[in-house]
Amino acid sequence: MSSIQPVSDLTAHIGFWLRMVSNHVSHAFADKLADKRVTVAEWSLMRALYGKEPTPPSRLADEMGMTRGAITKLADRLIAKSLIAREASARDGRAQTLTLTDRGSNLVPDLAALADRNDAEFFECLDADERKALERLLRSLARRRRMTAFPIG
Amino acid sequence: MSSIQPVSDLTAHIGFWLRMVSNHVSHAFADKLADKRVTVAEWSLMRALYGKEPTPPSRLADEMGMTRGAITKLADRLIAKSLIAREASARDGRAQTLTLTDRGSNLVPDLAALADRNDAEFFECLDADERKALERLLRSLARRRRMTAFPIG
DNA sequence: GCGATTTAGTTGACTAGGAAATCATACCGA
DNA sequence: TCGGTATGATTTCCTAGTCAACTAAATCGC
Repeated sequence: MSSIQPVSDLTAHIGFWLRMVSNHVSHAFADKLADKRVTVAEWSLMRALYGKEPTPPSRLADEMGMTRGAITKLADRLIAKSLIAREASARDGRAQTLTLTDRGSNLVPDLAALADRNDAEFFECLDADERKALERLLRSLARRRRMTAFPIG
Repeated sequence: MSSIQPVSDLTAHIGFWLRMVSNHVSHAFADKLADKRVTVAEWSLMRALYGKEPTPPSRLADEMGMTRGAITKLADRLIAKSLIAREASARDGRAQTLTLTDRGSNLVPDLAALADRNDAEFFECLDADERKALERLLRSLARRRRMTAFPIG
């Protein structure tokens, strides 16, 4: 009853390699951020706030592809670290806005430098043409499949 | 004290696009698997067991890039669904082995077909040459950076 | 201008994984 | 052969998300 039929090799799928490489890049970045006591999600939220007007959590949720509940908790953690602040909106009694504190704002360029370095280091084993080709293919996929939300999950 | 310096755009990083696309592929696959009441991690473990001798959890942990604790719990869930079975090793009193049940074994080809379909559908917006190029670049990265563990996390 | 509905945000229950402590068994060395 | 150490697996505690229920405020329709 359980005859073993040949099934396709996992490594035959582009998605397999995509996930493999993506996980490694993210992990390498997470390690770098850990030195600064920041997670990837925290960095992502801070980056989204950098140089912007006070922003409602709902907007961040959309941009980051997370639920509002997740943003609430993520914001709580960043507030506990004094990296962002939450304020009630003047116009809408339901609404809140989030902004970077001075401390948070000062940290963003450092973290951005880590992000730059991580990307450069990880992909340096490809030559410039290969990197261009890879980026072009990925951007093309993202556009053709109409991907919008930022990739956190 | 918090002057806004220009920091590089997130979308300038290849890693950004990689994560974006990878998350979308995985999500699409998770949706397909959900119809069969199986998660991606569960599929991955079942696939690793398919057509193999009874396998110790430690080996699966290495292959799948997860901790042993995670495999224990994942296995518990699959056992609860009667898709795999756990047996004590005869030779080593500490060791366990996992195998697919008949039910699990019969399900694998169906799930493999979903995996094939997911990959085909997702990347069909690229032409054959582009797909080849993308796969080549990803494999090349994985090899040059010596990635071994299967990509689950 | 007031009740019904919608919207913004938070909270609680749950899921899934990692890290470290723990337990049992195996192995190694004097 | 027995004490110390190493190893396989599980368990516990913690983190970080989702989903759904909930609260409060705004808006819409009559």
